[in-house]
Amino acid sequence: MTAGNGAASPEVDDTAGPARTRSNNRAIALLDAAAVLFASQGYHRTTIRDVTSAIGMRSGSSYYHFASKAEMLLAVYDEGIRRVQQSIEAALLDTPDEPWPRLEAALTGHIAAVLDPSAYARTIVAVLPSDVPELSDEITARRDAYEHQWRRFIGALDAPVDPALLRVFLLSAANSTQTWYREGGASPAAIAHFMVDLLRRPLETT
Amino acid sequence: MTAGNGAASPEVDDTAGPARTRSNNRAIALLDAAAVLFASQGYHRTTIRDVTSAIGMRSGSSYYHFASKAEMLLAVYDEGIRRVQQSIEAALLDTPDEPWPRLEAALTGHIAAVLDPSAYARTIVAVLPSDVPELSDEITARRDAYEHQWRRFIGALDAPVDPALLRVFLLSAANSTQTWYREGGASPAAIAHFMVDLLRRPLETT
DNA sequence: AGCTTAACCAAACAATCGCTTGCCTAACGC
DNA sequence: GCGTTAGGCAAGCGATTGTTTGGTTAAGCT
Repeated sequence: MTAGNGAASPEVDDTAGPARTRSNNRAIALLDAAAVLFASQGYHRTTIRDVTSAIGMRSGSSYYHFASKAEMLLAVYDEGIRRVQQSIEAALLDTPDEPWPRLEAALTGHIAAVLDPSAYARTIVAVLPSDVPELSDEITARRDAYEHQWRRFIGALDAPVDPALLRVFLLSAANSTQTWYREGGASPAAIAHFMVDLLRRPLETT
Repeated sequence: MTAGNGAASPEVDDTAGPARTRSNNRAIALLDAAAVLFASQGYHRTTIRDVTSAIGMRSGSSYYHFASKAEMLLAVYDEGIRRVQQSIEAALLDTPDEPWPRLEAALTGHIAAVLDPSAYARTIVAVLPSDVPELSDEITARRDAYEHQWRRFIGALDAPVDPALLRVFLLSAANSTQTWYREGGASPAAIAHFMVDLLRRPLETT
C-alpha cells in the first residue's frame, strides 16, 4: 500500500518517475540532489529529508545507500574533485605547452567546474572542513591534494613573487565566481583571461 | 558534573568571575563569545548553549539580552562592519592622497580587521546570507553597503580594467587570508603590498 | 514457479535545538 | 531601610534532527 489514494502518502508523491529496475541505482540521483543542496544551503542547513524528498524518496531509505550524512557528503566531495580535475585537463588539451597559457587554461577549467550547474564542484567551495569536524581531516586532505597540484602551474611561471601567496589569491578569486556570477555573464575563459591579464600587464597609468 | 561534588551545578561552575554589578552589561561578553564561535564554526553549528556556556551563563539568560539567535548574529555583524571601516580609516590616516597608496592602505585595513582575534570582522566573511534565510535581506544589505564603498578606491585608479571584476577579486583574495594566515606570518601591510604589487608590476618574464 | 534480495517505505527513536516560563537574588535609587 | 528591577537560573516545551528497525515489494536468477 505504498501508493494509497484514500489514505495519506504524507511526504512524497510517487505518481511520476521512471520505472524501477533492479539496479537502476538511485544512489546517483541521491548524490545529484545532495550536491545541489549542499552547495546552495551548506551542510548543516541541508537535512537528509531535504535530499531524499527532492528525488521522491523517504528519509530512511538514504541509509541503504550511505551509512551516514557525513559519508554522503564525502561521496559528493570526491566526485566534485574528480570533476574539477577533469575539467582542467579538458581545458589543457588544446593549449600550447607554455606556462602562461597553461595557467590560463587551468583557471578556465577550474572556473567552469565551479560554475557547473551539477554543483558537485561547488560543494567543495561551499563546505569547509570546519563545517564537519568529524570529516575535517578527510576533507582537508582532499582539498590539499587538489591545491597542491596548482604548484606546478604557478611554479612554471618562474615569476619573481611568492608562489604560495599567488596560488591562494588566484584560487580564492576563481572560487569567488560562485558568489557573483549570473547567467549570461562572461564565459569562464573570459574570466580566466581577465585574471591572467591582471598579472601580466601593469595597471599603472601614471 | 562540571564542578559539583555534592549537589549538582549541571552546566556551569560559577566559582570564578568578577563581581556582578548592576549594569556591568554582560551583553558585550555575550557578543564577544558569539563572534568567536560564529566565525570559527559558522552560524548553524554554533548553539546558544555554546555561546552562553563560554562566558559561564545559562542558555535561557541570553534571551534577556537578545530576542533571538538571529538578532544576536545581526549585532555581531553590525559591530564587525563598524570595525572593518574603522580599521580602514585608521590605515588611511597617514597615507598620501594618491589612488594606489590609498588602495593599498584600504586593503591593509581590511586584512587587519579580518585577522583580528576579536573575530567580529571574521564573522562577516564566515557567515553568508544564505546561511540565515530569515536575515538574508538584512545581511545582504550590510554586505552590499560595505562593498559599495570600495568602488571609490578602485574607481580612483582609473585603470583600464572592469572595476567590478577587480573589486570582487581583490576582496575575495583579501578575505582568503582568514583561511591560510598563521600566527607570525606576513603583516597585513605586507600582504596588501604584495597584492597591489601584483597589479602594478608586470609578471611577464619573457 | 519459487526463492533470493536489492531497494524502498512506515514509523518511531533518542538527542538536540531555539526558545519560554516562572522564580530568585542582589544591586541600586529613593 | 525599602521597594524596584536588572540580570540571571532552573526546568521544560515543541519542533526538528540523524538514525534505526522491521516490514513490504518486485526484479531477476535458477
